[in-house]
Amino acid sequence: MTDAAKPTLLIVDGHSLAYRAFFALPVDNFTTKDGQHTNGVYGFLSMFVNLLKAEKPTHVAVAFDTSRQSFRTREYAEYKANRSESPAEFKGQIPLLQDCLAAMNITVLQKEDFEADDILATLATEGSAAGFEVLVCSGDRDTIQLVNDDITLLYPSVQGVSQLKRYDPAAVMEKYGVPPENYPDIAALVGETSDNLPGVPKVGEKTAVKWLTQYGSLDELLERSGEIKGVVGGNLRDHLDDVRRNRRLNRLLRDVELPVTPDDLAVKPIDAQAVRDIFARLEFRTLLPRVFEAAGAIDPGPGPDAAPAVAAPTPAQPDAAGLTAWLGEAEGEVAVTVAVSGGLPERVGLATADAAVEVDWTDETGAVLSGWFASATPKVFSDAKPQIKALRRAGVVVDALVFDAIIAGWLLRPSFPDKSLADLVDRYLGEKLPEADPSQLVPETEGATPGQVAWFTLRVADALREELPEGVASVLTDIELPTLITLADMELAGVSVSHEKLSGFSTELAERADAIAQQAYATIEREVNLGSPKQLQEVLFEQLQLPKTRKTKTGYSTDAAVLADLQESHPHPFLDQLLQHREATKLRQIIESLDTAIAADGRIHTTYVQTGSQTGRLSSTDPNLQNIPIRTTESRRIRAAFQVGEGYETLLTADYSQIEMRIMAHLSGDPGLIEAFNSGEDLHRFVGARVFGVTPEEVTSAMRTKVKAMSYGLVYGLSAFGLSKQLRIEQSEAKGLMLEYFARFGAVRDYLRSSVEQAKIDGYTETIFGRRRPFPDLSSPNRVLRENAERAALNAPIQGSAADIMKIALFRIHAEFAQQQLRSRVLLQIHDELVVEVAPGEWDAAERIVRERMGDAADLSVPLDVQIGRGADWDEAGH
DNA sequence: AATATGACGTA
DNA sequence: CGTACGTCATATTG
Repeated sequence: MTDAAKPTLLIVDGHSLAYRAFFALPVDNFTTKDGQHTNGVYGFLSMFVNLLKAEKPTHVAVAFDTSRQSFRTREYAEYKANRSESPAEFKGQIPLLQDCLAAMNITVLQKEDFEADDILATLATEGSAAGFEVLVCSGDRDTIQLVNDDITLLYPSVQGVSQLKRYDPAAVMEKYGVPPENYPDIAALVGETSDNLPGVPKVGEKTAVKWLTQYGSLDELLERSGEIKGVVGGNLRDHLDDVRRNRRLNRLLRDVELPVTPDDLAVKPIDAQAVRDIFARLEFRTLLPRVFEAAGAIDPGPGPDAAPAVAAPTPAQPDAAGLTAWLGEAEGEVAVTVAVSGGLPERVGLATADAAVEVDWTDETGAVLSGWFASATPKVFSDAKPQIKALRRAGVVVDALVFDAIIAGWLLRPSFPDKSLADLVDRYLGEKLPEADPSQLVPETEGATPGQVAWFTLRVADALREELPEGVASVLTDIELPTLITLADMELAGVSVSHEKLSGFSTELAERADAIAQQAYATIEREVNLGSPKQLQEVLFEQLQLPKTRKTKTGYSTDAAVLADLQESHPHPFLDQLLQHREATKLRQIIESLDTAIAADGRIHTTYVQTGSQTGRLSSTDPNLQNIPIRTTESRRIRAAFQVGEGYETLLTADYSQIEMRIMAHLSGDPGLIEAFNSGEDLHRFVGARVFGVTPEEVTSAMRTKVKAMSYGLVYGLSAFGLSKQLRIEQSEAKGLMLEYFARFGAVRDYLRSSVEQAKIDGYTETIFGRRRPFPDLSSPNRVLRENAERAALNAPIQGSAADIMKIALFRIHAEFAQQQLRSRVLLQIHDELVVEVAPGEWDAAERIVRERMGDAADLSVPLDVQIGRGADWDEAGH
């Protein structure tokens, strides 16, 4: 835990890190068109930007060596003399890097006769004395001696500059067996080849640590070196002077005279234009936004073209009484921005059309706001969910959420969702959010203060409302916003997952994957990376001479379907081994990622991305809990790890059966399909009987499989080609099947055709509830684009309506649980399935609510069938 | 280091 | 030549 109140001083050894970056990145790929190499600069800045973002230092400096000459070379001419001349490609990069840092307004330090590490040591010592939390970032091991309770070393790992290992005193102790201040003693004994400092022959870290522990100090050890027996004892006595010299040279100077003190290193705003200029010269493109982001600045764009920033009102900062008064007088909608820190509200900004205020979240203001949030005053947010979660953690209930700008933006343009308020301000107001307060490296909000952000939110909301068609507006109000509140609670609740069940299985799978890999290597008589499609292509199509398969962008496919095909036409043991290996490693990966996602409360808290799809579905990330395996016996063991949590009685799963087919029956009005669903007969048996002209009892399983594939395929715009492929039947048979199907269920075909036609006219599709999705490509002259758009347009109203229905059921269940004061709660949504954690004694009530609210979420011309399962874990409760 | 790709898990 | 997603490992690119 870092002490938030302490300023953080970050000091970096520019030379050593740029040098590492230089070797980590291929120089060929980092060359400007006039031949300047930039890999060291790029690598350094990339790492540096990540560092700023992750550590949020308040004070920063980068130190460089001046030359190879220093007081150390004067004392010992051979110091670092073995180092080969640094490559010419690298040398020129240091001044460029320094130019970049200057543009970023980062203090660059170097001093004749001293090494960068001495500057680091001096600043670290001064900073620590001045009450800073100090972070030293260097690739030189000598800096380990600086580590103490206030000074942490960030040391690049072997992999490269991306991974920095944190050394605090405990980490040093663990790695080297001595406290940081004694590390130079070890180094002196062992020697440092890279510095051309020979140590005692035959003495490595182990021996050095042993001696030091035994004798207590280096001086004592050297004093009593006579006591040490054997060859190493002799070696030590022969090299006493070397050791003393090493120790003198590896001691970093902590009192170098510098033109600055740590206080002078406070982070300053970057010079945006200068950064843009030099990055343009170095041809860095992707780095630019990262630098701006890390610096807490919004890229204002290329000067003259940039829209003028509209001055936001300076928010007043009332006390609790003033806040109460302000809220009492506020009329109409109020925009709200909650700055969140550590998951809790930190500062709240509020805005009406002509005024803004902001307050820190304290006991007093929190009490006032708590009452206000629960009031009926209409509230407007931008990206409300994380803010509402923070408020919930603080025990606050939010009522009357009437608008979320991010969600509204997504409803208008689901294919290019604007990710931030800044995007929306840009698009719908043609303005830029004001630049961030430069004293904050990464501000909580969009670069403006919470009150200003709220003010922009309100204006953007007005602009968005202008654009929203009535039907889409009601999707926002009646579906998305109640869903948002529900999702916040689901994410906070999380789902209990057993680490014990997962970890044993993971080991088992790792061993199995290993064994299969060994067999596979034996089969092909060499070792390849089975996870590399590229290497597999070599094995399959060159070594084994198997026939070439489906083309991909970079070669030929090796996916599971292709391998299964190959196995049939050209059986080979390797194919099966590969498939088995894939299965085992895939499962293991999933288990690993789940395991690491288990929070301290023993539960996994996914994040639902409400704007994550183009159809209206949710998506789930960090981790994705909507793609937990289910198909194989093996994978069901993963589901079994999802279990009922403590204090609860059982899990309930509820899923819609064939909801998309039912929606298609409703939308098409096809009498046959409607009858199928109303008959109570198994859908595919009923349809099979019609298609094949037999009685339902006469439908064989082969027939059922075929019509089932056909029915599901319809929803996706399946072709005869695709159907034949999937069912492994002749294309002519597939075509016949489709003809027969449509002959019996003609309205389905008519509906699908006309819905795409209508979409071509309107330019968008619409769900039952009025959610729209634009399809500009429907009129594209490019056939591939157009036909892709046609299939997506065919699917969108169906998948989208199903998503709408599930959302409606979801928030109604959530509301009714609360209204009935049940403790039971919905945990997960997997598109057509819900997972509910049922509290003791509440099964009957919960089951009834889930069944009823899912069943009556929409009034279709066919019933919505809901399957309910019950069990102690997800596998048991599933069906 | 970031991005693209192939593969594969779900509905 | 079947829709909608997210994640992983590997390969490629800047």
